[in-house]
Amino acid sequence: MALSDFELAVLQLFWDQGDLSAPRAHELVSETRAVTYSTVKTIIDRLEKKGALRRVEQHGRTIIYAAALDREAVQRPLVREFVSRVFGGDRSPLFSYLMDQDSLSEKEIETIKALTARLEDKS
Amino acid sequence: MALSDFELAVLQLFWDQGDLSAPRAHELVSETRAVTYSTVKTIIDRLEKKGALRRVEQHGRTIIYAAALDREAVQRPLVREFVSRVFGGDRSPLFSYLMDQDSLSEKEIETIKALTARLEDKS
DNA sequence: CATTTATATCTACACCTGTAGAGAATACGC
DNA sequence: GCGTATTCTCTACAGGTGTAGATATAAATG
Repeated sequence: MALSDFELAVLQLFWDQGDLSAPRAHELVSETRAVTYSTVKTIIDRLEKKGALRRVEQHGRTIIYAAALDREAVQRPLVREFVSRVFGGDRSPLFSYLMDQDSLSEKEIETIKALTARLEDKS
Repeated sequence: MALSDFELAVLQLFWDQGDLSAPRAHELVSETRAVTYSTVKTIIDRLEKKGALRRVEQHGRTIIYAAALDREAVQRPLVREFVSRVFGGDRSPLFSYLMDQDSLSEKEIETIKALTARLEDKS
């Protein structure tokens, strides 16, 4: 089941911050986006229904949720879909866009060099 | 104005095939997807309304449309949004996914090597 | 205990998207 | 010219998404 933009954003929270209650998630979301508790809770409910979050604890009435899907398991197919959707499957132009004029961070450059080195090895 | 999946797919057609009539676009779309003429025409109309296609010719009743946006101008922001949406802006994991276990084509490997070489030059 | 407050549940709604039918208007074949 | 086929235009609709209010209910507080 596909995740919407907002659903993905909320799921990221759980990956980054660990298990959260809905009120806490709302607090965190509010740092970058002005939405009501209701809205965030709706997203959490939908994520739960889609099997991306699950209830792991309860304190009083307050439910603690946890990510039920691996970050990688979600991200990888998204990359594949994106490449196919936008580039018809050919990654070359994507590499160009990513590496071209864009200012790469040190970290990113390191990653690329390391990965490219491995590429040399294999072939 | 954002383009939907199907809208983008149809726009790609125009980039790849050049100017097209709606019936011809329908023919081409039909090669990979079973949809009626009506559906394709609706998408074309929406693309026109969004300024992504424009009418360039008319033969009898038949209108010829052309892409009104550059491929790059559409793709580049999509890459940016995607990286931000899925990876919070950090391209490193994306590089990993792209280069990791996935079988890269010769062409892709060439592109990467060329781009990496330029990377060395600059720093 | 009674009241306030926090949290959850349920319902709603406008907009976008994929999908397509109905009907109008024109062109084309005979 | 007339009928048939083609193409366009207009309208529709279900499902997903972002958004949030209303209401119920349990917990905390005095």
